[in-house]
Amino acid sequence: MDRQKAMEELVQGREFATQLQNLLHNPLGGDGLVSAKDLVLKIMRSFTDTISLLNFIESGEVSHNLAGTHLSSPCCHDRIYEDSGESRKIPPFKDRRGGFKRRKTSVTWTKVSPTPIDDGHAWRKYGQKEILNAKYPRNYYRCTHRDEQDCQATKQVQKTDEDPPVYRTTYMGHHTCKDPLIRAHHELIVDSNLLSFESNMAPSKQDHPFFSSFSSSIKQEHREEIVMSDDLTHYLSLDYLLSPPPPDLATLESSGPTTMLSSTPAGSDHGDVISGVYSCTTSSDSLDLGGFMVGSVDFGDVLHFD
DNA sequence: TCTATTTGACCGAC
DNA sequence: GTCGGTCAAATAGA
Repeated sequence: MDRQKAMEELVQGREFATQLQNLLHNPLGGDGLVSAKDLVLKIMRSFTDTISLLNFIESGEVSHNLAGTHLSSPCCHDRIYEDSGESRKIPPFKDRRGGFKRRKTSVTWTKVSPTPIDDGHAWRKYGQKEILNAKYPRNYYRCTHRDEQDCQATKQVQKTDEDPPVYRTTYMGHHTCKDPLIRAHHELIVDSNLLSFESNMAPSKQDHPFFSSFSSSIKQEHREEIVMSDDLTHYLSLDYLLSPPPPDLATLESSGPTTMLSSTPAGSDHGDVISGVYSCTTSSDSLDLGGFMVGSVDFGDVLHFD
């Protein structure tokens, strides 16, 4: 069932790619960049959702939430209320707090930096907690646009006990909101990606334009440690790809079964992302985008590019 | 007055 | 029973 959904996602993605190809061949035919951008977003989302699905299938954690929620909303499966399709119960009385379930699996990724990260998104603090065996409390933030745009992105920031102390920021879920400040930045990046697409219109399995478009602009200036939790989803996810980078050199690491990606440029505008994707192609461990294997999922079994 | 933060309570997961 | 994530009333600040 989920495998079929993954296939459907891919078919849909391919259709979008075809449309994009036509558009690029005949840029004056449609309404130009706006449509192209739209298509790029759809294609990327299709990849993200498929990877998500396949990873869930492979790990035996086929999520009914994921299957049920639509794939066009990548952050939905991150929702905490995960119990077997049962929606959150209506509080029996007004001040019933904490009605939630702790997440078991979710897309999370962590950044460590010497200073608090300004990722460009608008966050609203909703809690602070003393953590066992931790010197400093953990701060909880959610997207400011959660209520009006149902954006489920959250993050936790904790100062570590290390010397010198660093700030560990754990992101959960992806932004589905349209923050005006972020939007301008996103459009810039999408534009540059379009250019890359155009210059790589002869795809091959080894050098697929989708990924080469990212790796092409890598500058090796700094090195970061990147790890992720459950899957590659957030690296390929639209939000992550389009999120503005932190102003400082930061370290990404994961909290789950790790797949370490290394090497990163801070000089690049979207260095974190690029390095992650780029590293995939050189990692023989579990990420091999050349052969299209991500995490424990071998896309070679299910994907065929012409 | 409106918006954001603080903080104790609540409650599910372990 | 403990821990940690979230809620929401109270409070602070613009």
